Order: sequence, then structure tokens, then C-alpha cells
Amino acid sequence: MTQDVKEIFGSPGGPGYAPPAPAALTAKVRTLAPSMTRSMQRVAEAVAGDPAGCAALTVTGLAELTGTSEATVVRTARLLGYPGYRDLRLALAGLAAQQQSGRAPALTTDIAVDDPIADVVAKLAYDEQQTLADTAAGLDTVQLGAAVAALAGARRTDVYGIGASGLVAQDLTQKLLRIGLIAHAHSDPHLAVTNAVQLRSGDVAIAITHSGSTGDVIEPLRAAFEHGATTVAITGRPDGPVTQYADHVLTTSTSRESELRPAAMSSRTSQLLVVDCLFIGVAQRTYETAAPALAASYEALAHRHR
Amino acid sequence: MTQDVKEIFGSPGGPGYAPPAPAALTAKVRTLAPSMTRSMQRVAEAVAGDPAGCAALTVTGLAELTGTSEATVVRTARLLGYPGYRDLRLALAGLAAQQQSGRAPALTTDIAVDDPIADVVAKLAYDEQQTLADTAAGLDTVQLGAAVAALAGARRTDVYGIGASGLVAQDLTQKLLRIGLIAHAHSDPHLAVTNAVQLRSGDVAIAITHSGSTGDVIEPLRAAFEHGATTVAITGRPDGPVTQYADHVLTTSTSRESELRPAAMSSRTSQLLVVDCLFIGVAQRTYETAAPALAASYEALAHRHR
DNA sequence: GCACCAGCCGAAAATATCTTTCATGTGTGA
DNA sequence: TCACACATGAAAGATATTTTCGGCTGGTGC
Repeated sequence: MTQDVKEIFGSPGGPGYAPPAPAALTAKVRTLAPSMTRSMQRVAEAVAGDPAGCAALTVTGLAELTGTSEATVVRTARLLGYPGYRDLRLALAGLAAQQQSGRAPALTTDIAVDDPIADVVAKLAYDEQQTLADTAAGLDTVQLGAAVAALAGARRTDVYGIGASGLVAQDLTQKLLRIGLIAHAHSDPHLAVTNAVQLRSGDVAIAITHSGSTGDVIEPLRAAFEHGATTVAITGRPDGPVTQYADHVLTTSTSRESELRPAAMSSRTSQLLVVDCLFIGVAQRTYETAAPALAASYEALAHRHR
Repeated sequence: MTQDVKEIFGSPGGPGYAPPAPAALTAKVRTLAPSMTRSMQRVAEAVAGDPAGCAALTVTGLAELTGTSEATVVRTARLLGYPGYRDLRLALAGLAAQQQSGRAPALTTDIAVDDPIADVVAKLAYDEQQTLADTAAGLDTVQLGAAVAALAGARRTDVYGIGASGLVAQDLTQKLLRIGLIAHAHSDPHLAVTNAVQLRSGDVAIAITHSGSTGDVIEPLRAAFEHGATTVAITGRPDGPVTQYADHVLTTSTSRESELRPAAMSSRTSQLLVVDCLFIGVAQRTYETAAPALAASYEALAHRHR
């Protein structure tokens, strides 16, 4: 019965409600931190910083530790996707156990101006690997599946992205074209909107924006949304404005950035993984046509190589 | 006061009081089972049989499931060495998480047409992580350092790439521009050659090609090479034709491809890591001008977000 | 067979913990 | 400067856990 209550409580968020995160917690904290209030950030920080320690604390204990109130702790737990503190605590215990078994190498240091080039390579590779793991762990497969289904059945697909995200948009477009779908990437906001209003039910529009608040990308998505197209947002801020007009939201992970390592770098890695997943998913679904199309495009390029 | 009672209860076992068991829970259940009463055995059995499931239950839930009472559940938890049910539950969650993560390594197989979407995500992430590790391990830091030095001192830089590699070329260009360097990406072979012949000593030309034999990219590099520019090749085939005209060769890793997972995917990941390393390297070397330039471009974009 | 005892067991009270509500403070934009 | 919206914590309310306590079962001696 208590279970039922929880289930009912959990549902209103949406039908394909995201289940609690097992290991993606640290990533989720980073993703959601910007949208948190100060006290909630303190709680989230404590939780991400010492999962094992926090798992041993009661709400009251954690509230005292972070100098906040029980209410704030519960609110933070909710924001992180759990029904309440109790469940966050369980997840924390799980996380602690995982960390215990698989010892973390903790190459946490930032890239410094005077790092030798070999260190730069190692740190960058490590960071990007971390970003991939976080993204994979935090990706909502239900949303992903829905987006794939929409893409596979679309008459036509438009993809919007600006700056670094524009390259990701182009990457996705290139791939979709290779399996015989009709796709366009737009980085010119005016043209994007112009094209978006041509979309209709059954078409798909995808907006890619790390910040979730890039107006030039949101506008075309909105136009597509209002014209009945199925809309997808790939963003690092699942609470950002862009999601207003998105039927499906795919969250990319946000890792810490530093002066030398702009956010664009890890967001790009994350976005590309999501885009790859979309592509493979669609290729699976349309295998009958995708496989020969892939083979054909492969062959067409062969003679371009000496 | 309640605490005191607990302490007294826990103490008789010995002064060096045993801390809660981490993963040895199943073993402990078996060891202690004979000394348990019937109902306690039922509880212990349920706990050992399905840690994850039991971790999701409250005392009442577990009592109902095993057809016993809350008191019995608590007694069992005590017998297993925990202060109470709450702590047993946390341990259970930890155990479940460990088991969960333990059964991950079955990822060696290729992505199949009928793989569920969650597997696709996991496999892709794993593969790309592998690619990153391979690339980092195989990258020649001496060549990288030389390329960085050339870039940092270049009057102007041209980057050639076609198809998927074209996006990587654009990515590098975008980054270099952001730290105040002069860089252009070319994916039109004719224009690329036209521009290449304008280069001279002190300029840098970079060709990005996975196969190492893309004529449309080799030609401009050759032109640049012959006009005295410093040339760099980023390729997966260090023995390919492109390296003929390259002063410095940066090798990207080639991982196995499959029908659904074209080579372009992992080569792109690999190329991007190399490009990122180049960028960071150059940013380090030109820190005095790069840092303010980065900050400025960051700020210029701020107002584009709502 | 019957009375008795030891200890298992669960219902319910007592306590701890978690969740919600609500009044207050605090910063922000007009 | 005012008004508003939102963040925050104190305390009330709801749940979950722990303890208490008395009934019950199964065995044992007479």
C-alpha cells in the first residue's frame, strides 16, 4: 500500500517517468546544480562529495551538516529525481558500495597552464571518458526510444544547432542521410524558422543546445512544435526553456569546466554520444532499408580514395 | 537513551564491535541460519534471495512478504549484525548496486539489430571510451608538441576535412578562432587548393582524414607543403599517402567497425580528442592572449541566452 | 492426560524519522 | 521605494521503525 502511494506520487511527472538513478547521481547533481537554490546546492554538493558519509545520516543529520533544514534536504532529493529522502539515501548507499568495489582513480585535477603535453592528453582523455559514462548513465532510455521511433517514421527531419552544437547537428544529419532518411541541419536561425513552419504532424524537429536557452535554436523548435511536428530537445539543462516545446528531452551531461577547458568541449562529447545512440536506434528500426543504404554510401566513397 | 540500549545490546559480542557486513551478507545468512527460528529464517532467506527487491521494502512490507511481523524482521536484522532494519536495508541497497555493476562486462559483443536501446547506449559509450583510451595511448606527444608549436606561432592556419572529418576540421577552426588565431576550415576541394597556394612558410596546414587516402584532402595539403607551409596530418593510417606531405603526423586510433557502426563514428571520436589536445596545447602556449580571448567570446555569447 | 515452562511470535504502543505546511525573510525588478 | 516572487526553516503532520508486552506453541515431567 505504501508502495502504491509512492507509485502514484511518482507518476504525475510524466508517463515514462525516469526511474531513480543508480550511479548517475554525481552526473545528475552537476546537471541540475545550476537550477538549484543556494541551500539546495550545499546539500547536493555534500551528497555528491561524500555519498557514503551522507548515506549514514538521517534527514536531520544531513540538514545540520549542510546548515540547512530538513525541508531543503527533502526538496533536493526530489529535484534529483527521488520520491523522497529515504530513496535518495538508498541510492547513496548503492553508490558508496559501487565506489568501494571499483576504486576510483580520481584524476580530478584540472588542466593547468604549465601541464606537460602528455598530461594534457591523459587528462583530456580521462575527462571525456568520464563524460561518456555520465551521459550514458543519465540518458533516459524511454525518451530515447520515443525519439527513435519518431525519427524512424518521420517524413522529414530538421535539426537545429548553433556554434559547437551546430556541428553535432550536422553530424546527425549526415548520418541520417546515409541510411536513406530525409534530414537537414540548420544553423541559420532565419532559415531554420522558415523551414520549421513547413513541418507538420509526422515530421521531426530536433534542437541541440547545451545551455537549453539558446534563443536562435528555441525559436525554430517552437515553430515546429506549434505546427504539429514531433519535437526533440538534446540539452544539458532539462529544465531550460527549450524543453517547453519538446515532446522528448534527451539530457546530456555537464561536467565541470575550467578556464582552459570550455564547457563546449565536454558538452560536444556528450551530445555526440546521444546523437550516435539516436542514429543506431533508427538504423535498427529501419534495418531493411538502412543496411543497403549504408552499404551503398560506403561503396560510393570507395573510389574517392586513391 | 535508546542509543544506550542499543549499545548495551550490541556490546556483549565483544569490545571490538563488528561493523556492518558489506557484501558478505549472503554468507552470513547461511552461517547464521541454523541458529535462527523459523520465521527469522524466512526473513533471512528473502533477504539473501533478492537483496534488491527487499531493499525496496519497508519493515512492514518485508514482514508481509515473509508472512511474519515487523518485530521479527527487526530481530533478524539484529542477528545479522546491524543495529536495526534501517541499516540492513542500506546494506541491501549497496549489495544490490554491486551486483548490478558486476554484471556489466558482457559488452564485448557487437551491436546487434535486435539489441534493446539500453544496450545500445551502454555499448556505444563503452566503445567510445575504448577509442579514447586507445587514442591517448597511441598519440605521439613529440609530434603533438611540434604541431602545437607550429600552430601557436602560425600567421594563419588552414584545416582540410571532408565528410565526417569536415566537421572535426570545423570544430578545430571554431576553437582556434576563439583564442584569437586565424584559422579556416575547407571542405570544398577546389577552394581548399586555391587557398593552400596562398600559404607560405610560418603558416600551418592540417589535413584530417581517417583513411589517409582521401584525394580531396591530400591535394590541398600537398599544395601547402610545396609552398613551404608547416603541414600536419591527422589520420588513422600513418602509412597512408597523406603522410607524404606531412611534417607532423598525429595518429588516430582505428577500432573495429560493424555493419551498424560505421568507422566514421569511432574515428570521429578519436579525431576530436586529438583536435582537443591540439587546442589546449596551443591555448597553453598562447595563454597571455588566449585567456582574455576565451573570456571575451564567452561573454559575447551570454546575451544570446534568454 | 494434564499442568507447566521456555521461548517464539506478533499486535500495538512508543519512538524516531521523514514529509508537508505555512509563516517569515530576502533579494529583485518595476 | 514598493511590491512581488521565491527561497527557507520551524513546526505540525504522516510514516516508518523499534520496543514492549502478552498470547501462543511445543515440548516435558508427573
